[in-house]
Amino acid sequence: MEVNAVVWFRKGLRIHDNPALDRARRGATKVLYPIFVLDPRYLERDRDAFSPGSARAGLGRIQFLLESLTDLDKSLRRLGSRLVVLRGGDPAEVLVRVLKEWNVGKLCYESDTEPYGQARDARVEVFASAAGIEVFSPVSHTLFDPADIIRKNGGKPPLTYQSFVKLAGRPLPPIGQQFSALPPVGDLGEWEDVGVPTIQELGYGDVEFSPFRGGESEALKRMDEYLSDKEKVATFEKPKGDPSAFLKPATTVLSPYLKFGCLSSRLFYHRIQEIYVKAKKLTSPPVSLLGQLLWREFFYTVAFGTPNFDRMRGNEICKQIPWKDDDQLLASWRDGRTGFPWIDAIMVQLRQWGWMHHLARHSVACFLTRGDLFVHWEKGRDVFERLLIDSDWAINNGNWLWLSCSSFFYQYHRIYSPITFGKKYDPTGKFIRHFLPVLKDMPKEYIYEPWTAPLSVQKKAKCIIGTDYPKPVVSHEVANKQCRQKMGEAYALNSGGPSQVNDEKLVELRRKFDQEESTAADQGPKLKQKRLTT
DNA sequence: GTCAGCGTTGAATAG
DNA sequence: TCTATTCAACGCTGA
Repeated sequence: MEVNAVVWFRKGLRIHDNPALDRARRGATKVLYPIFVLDPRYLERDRDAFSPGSARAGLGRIQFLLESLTDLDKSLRRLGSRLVVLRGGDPAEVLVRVLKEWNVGKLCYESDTEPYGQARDARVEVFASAAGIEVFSPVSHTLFDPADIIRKNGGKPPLTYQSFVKLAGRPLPPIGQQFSALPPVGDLGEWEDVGVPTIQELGYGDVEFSPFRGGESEALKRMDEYLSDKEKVATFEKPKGDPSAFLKPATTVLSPYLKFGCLSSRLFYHRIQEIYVKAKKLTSPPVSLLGQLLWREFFYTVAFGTPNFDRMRGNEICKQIPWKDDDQLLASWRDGRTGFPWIDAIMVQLRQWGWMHHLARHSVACFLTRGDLFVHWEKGRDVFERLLIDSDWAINNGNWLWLSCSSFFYQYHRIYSPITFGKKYDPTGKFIRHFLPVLKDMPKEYIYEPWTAPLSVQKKAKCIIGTDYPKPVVSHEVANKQCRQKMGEAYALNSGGPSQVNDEKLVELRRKFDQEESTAADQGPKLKQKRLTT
């Protein structure tokens, strides 16, 4: 018996290595509806947000998504099909309605391990199985099935990278089937194919600048280009990359394509592997290029197996720390006006590009949390989640847990200096001058600490500190010492495990910190002033 | 229970 | 300019 099939795209915006699409087209498929449902949660304009975009996503990532959808539609058209774009509210509800109205017998979609996706898909699956619809929901966003790894580890996710790598083994190869045509798209009935909207149709203004174009075609091109230098691929060492390189980034910048599934992680893995077998010299995980893909898997696995992974409270693997609730400090960080050019330039790059080098992310995340400002990692996470075009729930939360020394990494005495860390890669401050043009004429001697420049120098550079560019919001020298002290006390509070730390204890320690801060502020101005004028 | 060894990516200093 | 060593030091793992 021939059936009507639906392939539901969410992530996995690609034709290659797409098991859901492959299953949907095969067998007795009469008509095939490739659909994408515009999710109002993701796309509807939010005027109150701190940057243009929706409640969840900044404009850059929305634009990247639309470009990816347009590219997918083009590819489907080459195969005699097209992408049917639907709107009509909640995606799970839309799905249930079209399954009924189109008399669908087979539903295929890529498995999604994020909590939002799990809840959404569960609702669709409940309906589908009650209605006798065949559901195929393969794991193809990641190399491994997180549930599988957790089973192998005795029901708990591995909490160290090394133990994860031991459990993981080798991933399956990408599916190799080629096809030149897809079954026709069926009658839509009452539904309208609204097509891939433009950014203006969604109610937004133009995107001023986007250095990375979305879509599978662009992803494959970018991957091929990067992989053409085989020696560079084989000897890739992540910690040696230059976070200040922006004309030609030090890494692949394939993360946004992996995030949306424009690029299959399995294809990328196996293309790297092909280079490895012929290479003379080779780096290994965790620092190798393949090792980077395994980091992605590691965070997907822990995120899937940890309740409340994206929160401090109720998160079993997260140190309970009384972070400071200071919206002004947060805003200065978010808007790139902390007065530390290295930090601010990175935050401007985030705003403009939606992407920064991994170590640049480390620098600003450390600065916001345990390094200098002691602001809650969840606040920084929210800013990254919104502005990054590669923003990925598991990886973003995992890295904020890591950088804030809340989980995975605990050496809180190792703090990135907002002054010397960038300087060691970019002593003349090219990166700062590019993203903070107000400082473009500041002599290199002062570019990382412009508040130390004599007034005559500031005048000559046409940049008066405190007027044209802010004074530093804290003294790093003082702040990083205070942060270490606080982290020590917070860790002591956690000695019995995070679950033993109740609200009361947390509030009590926060009060103590507040008191110490106000005492320091009374004595502080002298110290601060001295520093600001030396 | 104890303790050495270890952990993708620190800073400052010495050579 | 680049590399190696020192400093101070965390929690987790496994013998």
